[in-house]
Amino acid sequence: MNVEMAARQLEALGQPTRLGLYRTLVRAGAAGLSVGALQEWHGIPASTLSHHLRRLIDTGLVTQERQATTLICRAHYPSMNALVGYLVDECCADAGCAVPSSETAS
Amino acid sequence: MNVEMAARQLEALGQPTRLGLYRTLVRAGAAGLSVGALQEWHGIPASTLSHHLRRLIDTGLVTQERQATTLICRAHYPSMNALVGYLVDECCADAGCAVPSSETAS
DNA sequence: TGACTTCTTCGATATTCATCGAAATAGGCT
DNA sequence: AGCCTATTTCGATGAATATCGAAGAAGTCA
Repeated sequence: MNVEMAARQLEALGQPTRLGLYRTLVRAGAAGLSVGALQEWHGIPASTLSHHLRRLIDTGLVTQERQATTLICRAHYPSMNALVGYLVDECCADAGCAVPSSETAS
Repeated sequence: MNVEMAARQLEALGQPTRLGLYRTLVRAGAAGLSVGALQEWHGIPASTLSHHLRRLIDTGLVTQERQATTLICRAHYPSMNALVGYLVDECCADAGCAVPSSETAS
């Protein structure tokens, strides 16, 4: 995980619609959700949805699997874990960021 | 922390220049860095830097403190912790995402 | 094959973003 | 006051983004 990749994933999640989609997929769990189900759930046009899903898939945050004519989408947890790990790592790298919630009493 | 705020912070970090700036500030630790130091370190025009810093400050990820004529910037760890907490929370909310630290052993 | 379902790609448009130099502001020193 | 340093705001421009309907693939089933 480098800065470029992390930025791409953060940007992908940094959009209310996409973050909402990802949230829905996470809550759907291992079963995942079809594109159509996501569309119905969020009430957005299919083309817009497809555009956003593409972004999430390109960054590895979401995976797709075909089941007959429907495409099942699933949140890809390892990617999210790597991203969170990167953020935490950066946050606690050199700084003594034990975060005792008492240091930054501004 | 709601979806809107999380998306705003993620979007702020989802830009290579800004993520790099934040990274630098995190590594600077509690001492922080002046805007001028950041400018010299990253080699970007002052106006561009100011624009990006504004974004980070507006989302609460970075704080500024005046010291004479210079402005000291510091990473605001609680904000990052809240953001990471939100992501982890969403990830582990309903899904059985226990993530026993054996899946992505970085 | 032909029809049907599901999803993506194709334009097209309005909005936002990143970038920069020049000018303006904030604060302090002599 | 006058000057100097440090930083922001202004104005402008090119690029990227979000959005949508219509048309095009991909796949399945009768």
